[in-house]
Amino acid sequence: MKCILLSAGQYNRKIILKFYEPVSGRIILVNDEYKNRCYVSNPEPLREMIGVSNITEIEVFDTIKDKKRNLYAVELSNPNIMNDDFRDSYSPWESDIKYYQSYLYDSDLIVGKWYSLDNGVISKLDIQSNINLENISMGGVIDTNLFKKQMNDWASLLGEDIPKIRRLAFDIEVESDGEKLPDPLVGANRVTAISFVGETIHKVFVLERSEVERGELDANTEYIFYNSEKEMLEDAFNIIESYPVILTYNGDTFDMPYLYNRGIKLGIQNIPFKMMSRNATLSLGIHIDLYGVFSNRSLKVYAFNQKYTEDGLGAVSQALLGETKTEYEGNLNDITLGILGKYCLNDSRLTYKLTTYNNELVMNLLIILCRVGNMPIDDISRMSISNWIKSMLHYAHRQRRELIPKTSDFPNIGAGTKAIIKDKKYKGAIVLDPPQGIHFGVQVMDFASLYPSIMKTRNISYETVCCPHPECKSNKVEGTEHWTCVKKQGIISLLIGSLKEVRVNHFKKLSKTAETEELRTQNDTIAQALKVFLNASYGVLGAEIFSLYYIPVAESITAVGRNIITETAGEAKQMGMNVIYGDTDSLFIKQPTKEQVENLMQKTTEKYNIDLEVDKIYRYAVFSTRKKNYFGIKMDGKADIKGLTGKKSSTPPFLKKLFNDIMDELTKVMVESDFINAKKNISTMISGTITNFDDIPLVELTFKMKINKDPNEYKGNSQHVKVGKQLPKDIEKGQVIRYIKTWTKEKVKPLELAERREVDKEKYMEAIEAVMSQVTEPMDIEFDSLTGHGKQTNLSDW
DNA sequence: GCGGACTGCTTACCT
DNA sequence: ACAGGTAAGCAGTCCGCG
Repeated sequence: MKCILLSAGQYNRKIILKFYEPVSGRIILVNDEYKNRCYVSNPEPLREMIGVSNITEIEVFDTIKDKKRNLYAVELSNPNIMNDDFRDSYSPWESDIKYYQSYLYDSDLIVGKWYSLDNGVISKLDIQSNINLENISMGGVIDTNLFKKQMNDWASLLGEDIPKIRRLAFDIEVESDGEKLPDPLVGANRVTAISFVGETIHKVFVLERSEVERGELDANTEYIFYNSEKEMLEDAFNIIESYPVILTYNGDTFDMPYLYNRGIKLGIQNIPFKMMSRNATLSLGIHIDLYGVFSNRSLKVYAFNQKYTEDGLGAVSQALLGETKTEYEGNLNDITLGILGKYCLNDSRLTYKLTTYNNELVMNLLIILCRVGNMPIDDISRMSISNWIKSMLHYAHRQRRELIPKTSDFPNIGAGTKAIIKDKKYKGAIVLDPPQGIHFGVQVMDFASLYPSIMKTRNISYETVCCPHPECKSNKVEGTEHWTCVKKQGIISLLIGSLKEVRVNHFKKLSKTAETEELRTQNDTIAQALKVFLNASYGVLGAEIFSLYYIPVAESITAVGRNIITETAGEAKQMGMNVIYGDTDSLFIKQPTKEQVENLMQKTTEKYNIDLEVDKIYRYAVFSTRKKNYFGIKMDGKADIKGLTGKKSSTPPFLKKLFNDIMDELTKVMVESDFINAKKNISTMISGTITNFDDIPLVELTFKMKINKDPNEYKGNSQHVKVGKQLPKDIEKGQVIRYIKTWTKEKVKPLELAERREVDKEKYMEAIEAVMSQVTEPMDIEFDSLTGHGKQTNLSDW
């Protein structure tokens, strides 16, 4: 039977594997025995310890020292003894690897991969993918055979089919006593509705309550009314249990534990959940809480392109599906059953749809991430990128029969570079100073995946930077005191380098050339998933929370990056090119010839084995004197706006609108003389907004700002926190504060509490000035030369 | 007492 | 709960000012 491995877990000190069988659409469980272990250098204090079942001296390969050494493998009959105290006292290796993850690595099982399953016996299905390696540069790679094998392994694994997984979204509504959300760990109140949406199911159970009327029923909603809450939940549990994968939005913290505790309270026998410390999990199926997926920082940025700023079901659905949560008037307790059911069902529908849109992007993405990180899908959906990368590296070390290093194994070298920003650990990237003004014909050249490419070509990894070999010491990392290994292929260099190459040379290509639309989308999803790993691979190495972090590695990567961009800018200038700006991995060049561009690309490829590409061409670009602050009009007429205040999420809507109108006007500019007319129109727009300011509705004047910390952690006296304190409900981390600037003594008021007459017009005029000046000031300079008029310094002159 | 220069805190952005 | 670099607004402090 062909099955895909989706999850692994533990129960009663046994391994439980969860396979998905697509023909029946069911989960197949496989149990196995496995003993946890860790390694120590001194076994004596552990000899008599309870929970330790066996200690054996064994030879391990220490990849940091690059030699074999003897350690003691400590087998644990009780994995619970491996707590912080144990770690502090005995400094064990491999003690922070989860029981079931360790099992997966040792058994050579990969989550997301297909297996053949017969009577509980798992056997591999070898699916080999062909990848054309010819055009992939091996420059700088130490072990080319290993590198090629790794690329083929990735391509084969990631190229495997992804089945459509049968799944069910559910959502519950609960009676509430007032403002507080009922405690899911108690389950004191009645469940009033529970809805289900899957491919072939679309209905809502509603509890009849004497005090609430049915009211009008929605024609498109299938209602089933219950008089008994117990019967309603029993039926609901049967449905939930019949699905392999369950989707919720915030089910981890609410729906799942609530249903578990309510089920216990009502004396229901067959509850399909197991209670862990704070949350409930499914006994048989797999629960994916989409809140975890959509609030994951890496996915938000690289997979969903920052399309939403708040992570609730409503905001995410609005941004990705263009659909809103059903609105209702009044209190959830008072609305008719008809409206309650419709509302409840809509939430399940949106939850389900968030996994189906764009050819099942989200489900496919999750499975691909499982494959790369070799991590159960339920963990992938709940954990952050540093855990995914950690798991990927742990598995690779186990495959190579290497001891997984601890950070204390790394040479004790502090940071050798000084950060520009206070409190940062080491020096980062370079940003060039742009010249103010309008520049026609700007080509933006950039190094694709610069940092992963540096890892690949300079053999950067935690066991290769400052390696123990004397003969490597001369292979210096420019701008640092560090060196990199010339003898042994580094594991980060290998894994990230090969991922980068298969992404660019295999999956990106297939995303354009594959035969069917479905295949093209799938390959595009793979490329997106890999991007998530590549983009974070450098960052985690400099983050203390990452178990394999090592500052010299992170610092070497940025040092090489600075060197490459500086040298390339110098080279370009030498070739007669006009480099006007650059940031980290890019160079903005004004009116280069085709020949110059090609020469520069060729030179950098030869010199660094990293490709420099023309990313985009601006018809014209406008720079203020500020870094990370410009806009460009691309050849297709689309505006590319970077860092300008008019684009920021905190800027009030009326001002964003004015800003966008101005940008629209500027996209019409084809040649320099068009600016005269554009300037006139822009002046009219700005003065129009100022003149009609008093007519702008209050909501359009809203500033928005996010509470990024726990409210009691604030040191300073921030305005948005002050606004939050005026609100009736306590503010919480992640909440977005909407406020109006007023002339009252508080200076700011929540949108809900402010009145139109309290608006501080002065402040808003300042805001208009601040946003507009970023566009108008740099253009004035050119206008002066265009029209011969004097310098214009402020908005009123416009 | 008032305002400018400055620092620190905070958010949002860029790569 | 991946990095550092940059811009901007606001709160608060210091200092000069007859």
